[in-house]
Amino acid sequence: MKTQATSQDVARLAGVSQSAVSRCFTAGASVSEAMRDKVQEAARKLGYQPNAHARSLITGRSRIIGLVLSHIENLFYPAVLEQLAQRLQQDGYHLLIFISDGHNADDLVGEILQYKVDGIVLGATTLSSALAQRCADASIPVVLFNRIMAEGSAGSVSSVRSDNVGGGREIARFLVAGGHRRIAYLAGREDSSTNLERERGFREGLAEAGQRIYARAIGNYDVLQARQATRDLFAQAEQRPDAVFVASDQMAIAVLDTLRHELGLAVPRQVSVVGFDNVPQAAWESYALTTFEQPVQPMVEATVELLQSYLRGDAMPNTQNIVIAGQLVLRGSCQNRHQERAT
Amino acid sequence: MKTQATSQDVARLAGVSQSAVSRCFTAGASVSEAMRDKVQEAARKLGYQPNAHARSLITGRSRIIGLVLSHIENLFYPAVLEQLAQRLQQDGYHLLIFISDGHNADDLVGEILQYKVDGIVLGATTLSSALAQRCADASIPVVLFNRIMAEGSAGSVSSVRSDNVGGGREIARFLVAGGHRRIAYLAGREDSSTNLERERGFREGLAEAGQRIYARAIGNYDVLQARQATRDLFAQAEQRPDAVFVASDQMAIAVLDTLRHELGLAVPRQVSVVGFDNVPQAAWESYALTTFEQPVQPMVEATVELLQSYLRGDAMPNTQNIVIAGQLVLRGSCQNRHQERAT
DNA sequence: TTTTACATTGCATACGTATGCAAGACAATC
DNA sequence: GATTGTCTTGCATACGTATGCAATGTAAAA
Repeated sequence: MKTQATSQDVARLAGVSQSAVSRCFTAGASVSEAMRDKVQEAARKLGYQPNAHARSLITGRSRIIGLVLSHIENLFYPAVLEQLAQRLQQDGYHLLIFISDGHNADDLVGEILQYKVDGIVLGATTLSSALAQRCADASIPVVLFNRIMAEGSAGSVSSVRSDNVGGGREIARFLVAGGHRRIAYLAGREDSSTNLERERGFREGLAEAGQRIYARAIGNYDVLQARQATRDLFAQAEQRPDAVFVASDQMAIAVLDTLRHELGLAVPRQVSVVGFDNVPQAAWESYALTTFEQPVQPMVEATVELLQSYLRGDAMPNTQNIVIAGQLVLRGSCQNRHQERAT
Repeated sequence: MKTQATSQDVARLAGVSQSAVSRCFTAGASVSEAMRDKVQEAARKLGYQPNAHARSLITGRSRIIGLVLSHIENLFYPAVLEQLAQRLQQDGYHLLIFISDGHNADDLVGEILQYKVDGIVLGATTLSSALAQRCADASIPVVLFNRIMAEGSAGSVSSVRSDNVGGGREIARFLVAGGHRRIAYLAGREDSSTNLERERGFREGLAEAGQRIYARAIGNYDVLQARQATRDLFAQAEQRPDAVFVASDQMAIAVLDTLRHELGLAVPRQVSVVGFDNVPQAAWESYALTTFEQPVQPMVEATVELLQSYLRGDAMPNTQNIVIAGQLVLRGSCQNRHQERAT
């Protein structure tokens, strides 16, 4: 049970000062060739690795980014986590994971602050304002991922999200152009910014064509609730919706299964279904879900850029809300009703 | 841009010593009622949170667990990550994420050691032995998750995995009992312990009934390769397999799609398909995949137990390989061929 | 040769906390 | 009242590193 080697140990073995060792492990420090060789040799022998905690105590930066997630039920997040971790790792940063279950907001904020993280990426809705204020006090940059602050909140925080409004609008136009006349909406969590924006864009798009949402139900981004909502929407056989826009792919897939296997409806022949996110599973042939893509990589890139400009201390507007353009991905879950009638 | 409050600041404001502040934030320390009140009041005013790095410098524990992952293509890992993070959080630990792409093994090990993590959970195959040795040197406990060391490796490391051999055997028995006579195997990565064990059990189970693997192809736990392997297995229409055991659900789902939508074969009527893992998607009605469950929660629990017993310094056998029992989950992707012939 | 500039190194200190030690306060016991 | 014990508190130090400062050595310029 030996303890790990320190820079002192390396210095002693190499016959130099501790400062010299430190400089050999600090980029851009002034060190001679000979010194570097001696030190690296000794460090290798002892298996020395600098202590990140001691280092962060001096430099004031931990090279740790806190990532706050709720339950990762949403299939969109695994890819985000992986790409974000990988991208930050390239720059020498690492993700420290915090799971928020909605009840532990205060404790969680405290814990995050203890680690003196260099920044926070917030993928959980719940504790936005509380966290934002305390982090502002501690001058820790926060980026909201795939969400924005509720209006009227105290602090102002930067955010990265996809073009939810535009996506909703484009989906509406697409369904209208496809000849649908009874278009339903299956909402996510009604207090979430993603749902609000997608629904707003969707309504706008319908309004352009003089249409309105024909029927509406709430799934709360939850699979079971989405299934129940589907039953409700398609309860009466007469005049049932001929298309439904579901606020997330996760729910849309549940809707597809419910329609086909429980209600015995044919998709897309009897009903068209559109989702939002373009999760990997939407491409699976059994679903072939038409959906609006949230491009993970650009969103991650923007998040990292935002964090780093804070860390560099760039002069920046207090808050920056970045919107990443997405695009409609056409697959087999929708049908053109004009053609249907024609043939 | 004010800096965060320290225990000194709190001490000054409360009119006590820094030691007293420290004791108020250390569980089990001797502090009077009055002192605690004074300090907590001052701490609250200043928004003080103890500095985890300074603390870990003294105590020698960081309360950080390193989690090493490869690309999280496997649908099994999101749930693992979430549950592990949540479980550790309950005990005041947090996960620091490291992504291994197979090429950066050495750098990665170095980085992990810099953070002086209290333990490592290894969910990536590649860097097992290198990492194991260096962590043993640094006396950091390592737990292999869902894998074991290749035989003949230098260090010996504890592991938690499901009963891959038993699962493979049970699947073989199930398929045989279902009247299948031409049973194929679609392998994962051939050098992975999961694939080796599942295949071994599978062969044993077939052998009990005097059968052998009828046809075999390799998917390397990759979706595209699994699709190609499926084409290969079912190339000739005559005497094609009447069942296939696929080494992971991820691949099995790709196989299902390929069989149904590309090769036009009916599952389960013409071919039975069995997977391994019981990922959430296996339960989706469009797939209804029969599979062998790897129970995430017990595996996570065992992992945490293992880590904590190391951290407590319990006397323990040098290495401990824990196997968690799983069970076959029957769904619609298999058919009983006896009944088929009878009817 | 003398002066100037620059590169390299060591010394000392600071980062923010935990903890052993001794001193003080106070109650309980004889 | 003297003694013992327990509880609480402050003092001082250590954890492992980065960095300003001064000292040294060396090359370039005069």
